[in-house]
Amino acid sequence: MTNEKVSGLIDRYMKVSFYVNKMGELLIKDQICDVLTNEQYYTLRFIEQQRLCTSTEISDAFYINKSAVTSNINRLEGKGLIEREQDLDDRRVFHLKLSKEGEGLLQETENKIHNLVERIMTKFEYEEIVKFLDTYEKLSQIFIQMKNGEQEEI
Amino acid sequence: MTNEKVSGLIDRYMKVSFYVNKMGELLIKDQICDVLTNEQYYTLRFIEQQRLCTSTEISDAFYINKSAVTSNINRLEGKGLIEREQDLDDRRVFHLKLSKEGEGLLQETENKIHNLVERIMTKFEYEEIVKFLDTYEKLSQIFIQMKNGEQEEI
DNA sequence: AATATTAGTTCAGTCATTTAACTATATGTA
DNA sequence: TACATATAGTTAAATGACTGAACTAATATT
Repeated sequence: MTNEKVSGLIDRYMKVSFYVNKMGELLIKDQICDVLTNEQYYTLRFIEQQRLCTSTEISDAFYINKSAVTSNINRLEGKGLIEREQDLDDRRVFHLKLSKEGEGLLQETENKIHNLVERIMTKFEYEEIVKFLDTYEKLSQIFIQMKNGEQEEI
Repeated sequence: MTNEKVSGLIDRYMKVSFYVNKMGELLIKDQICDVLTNEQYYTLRFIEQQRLCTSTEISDAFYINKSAVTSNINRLEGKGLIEREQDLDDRRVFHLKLSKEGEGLLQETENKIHNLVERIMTKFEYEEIVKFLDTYEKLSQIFIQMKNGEQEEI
């Protein structure tokens, strides 16, 4: 592939991924209630999806330091959306779970997001979505491999 | 489409877009020199691509407040990477341009990113990349329309 | 000339993050 | 068993990126 061709694709990709991310974040922000930031919504979502969730799991999944997790979950706990529960067998460990209010808020938010995405999906053929996701997932795998590869070089 | 089918696609999309963004940012971070953050790199890139760039243009393009632009460009100016030049006809306006060092640093960074992306692209057929970008751009257009549509409702 | 608009800045506050140092607990080994 | 090491999580200080409101200075409008 010529250099110009590559540069062109890079420009296209960077521009489009910027807009998709930015607009995606803005659209999500419009759906979620003012007490949550997008990050906080993702965190609630993750905690709910795990059966028993710990800070370390969030740290690993989100690729952020454990100290960042502490401050994030402090904010959520401060709002009464999650609860810490000390593990009885290993007292270093705290299990995180949504409070009643947290569950209610998450469910409400999930419904709104679901509606939003459904509206978006009607604009595409099912086949096109699946093809797109296939390539997107392949890209994701390559990114992860490259990142791990780099790590090993060090 | 059934509800479960939609939910499945949402989960797939959210998971994959999270990883692609996160890993993409980390890979870029590894390429750029320590004096720049990713945001700062994007800003330099944008200023370079415009012929004459103003704070307002950055604010519009990046969908951030002008006060955010001021502090961002203050940081870049503080590092000697960009310069402000007052417009002689309209003295409210300041044109932004890269300094010599800024240009050098950007060029160096662009080369590294170019190499990185080229390595990634070899893993795909050209056709697959183009198809992917087509759908991605379509998605981007839809997001922008929805966002604008919302704005008009208010 | 008076009023409104525009470009950009300042300030106070918030969120998300990093790094380094720390506490408390658990595990492994000699 | 006791000492060393590893692990889970917290604290504290710092930075970057952002918002919103109030502001200055310059330009446009009426």
